[in-house]
Amino acid sequence: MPGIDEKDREILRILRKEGRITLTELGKRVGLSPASVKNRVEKLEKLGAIKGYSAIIDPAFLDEYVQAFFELKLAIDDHTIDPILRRVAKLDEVQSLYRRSGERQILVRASFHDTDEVKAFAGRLKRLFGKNLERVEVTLIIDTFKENWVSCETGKR
Amino acid sequence: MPGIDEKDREILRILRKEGRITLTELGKRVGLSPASVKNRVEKLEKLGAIKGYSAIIDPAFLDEYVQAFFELKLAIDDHTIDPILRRVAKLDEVQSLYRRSGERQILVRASFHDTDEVKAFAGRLKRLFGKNLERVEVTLIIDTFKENWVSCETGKR
DNA sequence: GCTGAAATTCTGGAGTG
DNA sequence: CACTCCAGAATTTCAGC
Repeated sequence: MPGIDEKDREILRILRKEGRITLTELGKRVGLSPASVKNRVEKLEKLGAIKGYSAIIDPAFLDEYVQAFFELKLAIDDHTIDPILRRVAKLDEVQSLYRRSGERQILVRASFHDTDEVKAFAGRLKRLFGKNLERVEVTLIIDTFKENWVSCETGKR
Repeated sequence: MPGIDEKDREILRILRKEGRITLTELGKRVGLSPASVKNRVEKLEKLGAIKGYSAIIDPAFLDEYVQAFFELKLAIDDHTIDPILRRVAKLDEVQSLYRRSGERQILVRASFHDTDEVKAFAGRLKRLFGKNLERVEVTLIIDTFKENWVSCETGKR
């Protein structure tokens, strides 16, 4: 990675686990003044190294009692479906969306209030992908032990 | 959820997408003074509604060019393996770890510098779970479109 | 990348309904 | 009891070096 030094990487590694750390404390950790850290963080945001910041929330407190993975097997395996994927990514229920190797190329993680919503969402996926969608496998999340480098302690939700 | 009102849920929904928002701005959005928001956020952290805060980082900037899902089929399906799962969750390479329904009960997402590390990690998993581990399926992440409610724009990394 | 000063935010206590 | 207000502390921010 050009233009990125070890201090930038330190900053990224810290922010990944402590997204709300102050610039002052971050400066102390990496050995820079608050102003310099700010410049670096702004650079990293501009470069796209930092996509955003997120709190790790227990979905139960938002009455989202059902979380599920949707594994999609698509007929097409190229970038022609990217526009559809971006549309799916924008949906409010969708927490994460990945393209990966293997048969079930698309993995979606989403949160719902109840199982009816899961069914409705699966239907929405079928409509959005149309005949490109060969198969959908749904699995329900039972425990979350770690999410985005943040430990979820007991794993109970 | 007892003791949680609509304003708390608003706060959680906003923090999920904007983890680094100031308490002042958060207060404006939900119609409360900064001090009140602070009290509520502290309450939500204490209750475990907020597990932590995380920046969404493009792994390439940390020279983590290989990201993978590990889907584990375990011989045992109860909570006796929870201690092992917690040990796996603590590993530095592990970004997320879930227990879910279906045959491949455990899903791990992890980041690596190269494919050798992937192989080494798979070996480590086998050692940790021992004879409880029936099968490991590894898939490589090609694109990340959304991560923890944060859009990753182009999906390119 | 640092310094220093100004603007903003944070924070804890006292006061209000 | 949760909220607001307010003042002091800390942080952020921006200028100039």
